[in-house]
Order: sequence, then C-alpha cells, then structure tokens
Amino acid sequence: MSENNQLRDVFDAIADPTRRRLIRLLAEAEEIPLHELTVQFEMGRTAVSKHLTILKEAGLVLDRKVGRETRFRLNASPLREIQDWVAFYNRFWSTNMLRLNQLLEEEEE
Amino acid sequence: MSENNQLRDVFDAIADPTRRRLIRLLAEAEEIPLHELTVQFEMGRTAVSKHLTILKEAGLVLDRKVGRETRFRLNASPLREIQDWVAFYNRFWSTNMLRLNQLLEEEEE
DNA sequence: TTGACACGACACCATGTGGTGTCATAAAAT
DNA sequence: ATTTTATGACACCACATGGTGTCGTGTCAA
Repeated sequence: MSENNQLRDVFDAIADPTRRRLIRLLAEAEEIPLHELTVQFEMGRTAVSKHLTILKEAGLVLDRKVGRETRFRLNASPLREIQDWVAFYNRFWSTNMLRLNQLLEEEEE
Repeated sequence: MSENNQLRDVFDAIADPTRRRLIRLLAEAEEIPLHELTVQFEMGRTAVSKHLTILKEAGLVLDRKVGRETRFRLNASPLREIQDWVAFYNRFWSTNMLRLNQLLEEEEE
C-alpha cells in the first residue's frame, strides 16, 4: 500500500536544480542506471549519487540492483503534496488580484 | 508591467517551512507588519526578516514602509512556475502508474 | 523632550549542503 | 585468471543557510 516513509521534505528535495533535472530524466525513461545518469551532468558520480539518495529519502525515486549496476526509476506520487499546496494559492494570482496589486502600488506613489 | 526580478529561485524560496508559513499568513491578510509576523514564530525578529528578504528576492512578497513599520503582502504569481512544473508530472501518479509500480515491485521479489 | 517602539544593518556562529577524491568490493568482460 | 566496470562508503572541504545578539536611527506616544 505504498507507505510514504518521508524522511525528507519533498519541498526540500525539489529545491535543487540538479535534482529537478534528475526527475525529468527519470520521467523520460523507465529505468536508468547511475552511470548513465552521471554522464548527463558535469559533476562526479558521487555527487549524483548523493542527489539520488535525497530523492529516495523524499520517496521520489526507487532503485534496484541489477548485476553490478543500480537502476533508478521515478515515483512521482509525492509530488501530489506540492500540487495540493500550490493549488491553494491559485486564486491569488487571478486577473483580479493583479489589478488589485497594481492599484495598491499606484496608491503608494 | 510587473517585471519578475527573480534574484532567487522560487523552488528554493518555498523549500523552507518557515517561509511557507509566512506565505500562508500573508495569504490570510492584506498587509502585515514585521513585528506582527514575528510574534507568530519562535524565533527572533532578525530571522523572520531574513526569511522575508528571501521571499522578496523570489518575488513572492512585496513590502512598503508605513510610519515606523514595514508592512508585507503576498504576491503569489511566481508560484505559477511551481504549478506549471508539477503539472507536467501529473500523469505520472495516475492509477495506471501506481499499478505499474506495484507490478515492478512484485517482480523484484 | 523624553522614552518606547519598529526596524535595518551588522558581526557572529553552528550546522547543513553540494561538491571532491580515494578505497574496497562485487560483477562482467577479456 | 586478470582486468575493467559500477558502485557504496568514507573522509574531506568551501560555502550557504538559519539562527543569534547588538547598535544606531527614525517614528510615535506621553
């Protein structure tokens, strides 16, 4: 039943651009081993591995060993928390709100 | 016309729980001065002020001086970037994907 | 005019973060 | 059997982050 062992805040996990690129890469493929992911970046294998660990801690990534390689795949469901959070503020950037902010700014001058 | 001077990554700005609480507080009121925001937290005024500075750098907050106080208000529109980003991954946590992940996990055992 | 209040600007500090390099080991290829 | 590959586990380092306290100044109230 897909327990969410969230050792790490999802907001924190997606804050880093490298980790967002990892998520994107994993979204475009079924499974990718660490060494294939590493060549996509300009940093060492250890650094990429650390980022993947953080994504794992947030539940965004699953891994399994196949032979001598470790293959990673995306588990996007924790992102629902982000979507729910941002959806709440949806109404605050409607056209009406933009007009209101403009009026308040004019008022200041 | 509301230039987005984004000195700071919005993903980074919302990564901190204190800053998300600030956003929530500002969403529930028109304008709130720093000292009123400060009493809501268990940290000093300087710390809250720093968080607000980061939110300002991300364009999520506007401020203006009124007398001796500095009043802050929310500008939610940069959150659209978050919504657009997360919307892309929407299809990855559909029911079908959950079933697929379950099947892959069973396969591993 | 005196005092309290709200704030910005610092200096400061412990800890976290994002990177590096190295070493040992298991698996695959030769 | 030997060598190459892929990885995990470390130790290490520079710098960012999230907090503190203090000082000076403008503003409001008594």
